[in-house]
Amino acid sequence: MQKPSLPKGTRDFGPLQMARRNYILDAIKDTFQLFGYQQIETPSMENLSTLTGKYGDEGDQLLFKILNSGDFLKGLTSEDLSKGSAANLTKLSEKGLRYDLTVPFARYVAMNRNELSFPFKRYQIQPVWRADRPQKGRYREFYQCDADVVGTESLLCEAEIIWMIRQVFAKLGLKDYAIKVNNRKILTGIAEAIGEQGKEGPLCVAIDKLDKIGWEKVKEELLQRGFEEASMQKLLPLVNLASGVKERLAVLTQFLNQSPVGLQGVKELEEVFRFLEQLGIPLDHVDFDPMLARGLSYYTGAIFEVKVNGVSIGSVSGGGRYDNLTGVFGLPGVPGVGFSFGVDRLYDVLEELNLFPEERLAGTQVLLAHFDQKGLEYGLRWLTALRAEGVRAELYPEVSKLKKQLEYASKKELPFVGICGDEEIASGRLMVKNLTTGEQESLTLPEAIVRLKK
RNA sequence: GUGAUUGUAGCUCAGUUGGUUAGAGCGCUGGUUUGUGGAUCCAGAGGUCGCCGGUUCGAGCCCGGUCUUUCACCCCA
Repeated sequence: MQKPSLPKGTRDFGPLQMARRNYILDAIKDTFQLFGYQQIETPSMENLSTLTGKYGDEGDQLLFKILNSGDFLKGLTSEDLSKGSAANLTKLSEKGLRYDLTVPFARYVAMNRNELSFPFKRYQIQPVWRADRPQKGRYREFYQCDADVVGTESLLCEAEIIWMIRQVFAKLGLKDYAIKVNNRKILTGIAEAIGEQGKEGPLCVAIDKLDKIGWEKVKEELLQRGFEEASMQKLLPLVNLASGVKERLAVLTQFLNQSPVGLQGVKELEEVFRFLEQLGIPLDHVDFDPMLARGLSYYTGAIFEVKVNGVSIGSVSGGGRYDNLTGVFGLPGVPGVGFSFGVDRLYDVLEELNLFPEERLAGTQVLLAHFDQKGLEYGLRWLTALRAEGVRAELYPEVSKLKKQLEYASKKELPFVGICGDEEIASGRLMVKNLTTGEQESLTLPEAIVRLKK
């Protein structure tokens, strides 16, 4: 016998977990559909050439590669082998598991350019895989729920993303959260304004830790990364930033007055907020953070990140605008903006905050119990009749003690048991027992249907 | 990838400086009850102490390796 086990960083989902996951997924799906997004799916595996080089060196390391079928060592000489696995990767593996949903989507758009009508709004809910080291809120297999709209530069899309996030969080009962918003152009502008052009990457990595380690430590880190003392002094107005979206935009307009790019970023953000105002969407929960940076490699406009306050989980949603999604696949000039919910993290958050609804699993409504073969056969007739009326019913499938059948129903938290004994057979009725109250009464079929239908 | 950490029954965990036959609670199975679950009581089943190797007269305990768990960093959902 072998001991059963699961690969590192993967999980099973039991009935309760699935019910809860579906509760989250339904909230997300309903919202995506309400906003006109259409669902697509792509294969779990992609050609490795589609995936590599899209996520940086670190990302390539985290790709799960699939060994070629058949004799995967065929054609390799011992000389090849001595060069190590990296040198032979292209010969050993030509497929990999998808790392996110954005790159497969880009591939899909490029391949279906002639069939799609732009702007194209799609959503996609599928697992992705990363050969990361698992820890809290981090798994090697997890679901992403992406919504993207490609083929338009309209900032209405950005406004709608904020709207959708608000909608989903409201559905899930989450009240204390922050939608952090920024614009990549503002980051570029800030680097310009302090005289460190092109260094927004390291700048943000360091500044991002401001809350955690404080300004002094951040300065140390910036120094290590080759920033000038004078540049850092210029950052001060941004370190102790006023609160409030409008106030911050004013500060940035001033701060970036020499940087056309930066000002453009501010202007774009202002337009997003103007759209929201016109839509009647309040700006609470929305937080303009000029130092927010994400996936710098491909975002070019708006950047989003959502955090739930008071929980030990990282961001539960994020996204941004990119100018050129499909360029690497030979289709230039397709801009887009998208974002993603992390279901697994939302699950952990809702669990930590105890926000899952108490309601029972949508399981069986009534178990038909019996004492002997005769009762079981009488139960078959009831099973047909009840199911025909849409009552979720099951019949205990073998003859056994009533105690055992009641325990089974009790353990599954079924609300009712219908007892099929000699008395019921004689009267043509069903003894319906309420497992919560313990009360029971003998009912006819129409009476039972009224009682059990839910 | 770097540095820690964890692993004993289905689950949660005890297990003394290395010393006979590895324990508890919960759960499970059966009984107490041949038409009534959750409670009580009784009985029972269930373990290659993650795995491989080493030290020792003797290893759950010590050493090495490996896998796994959790955490921090990096990065990220």
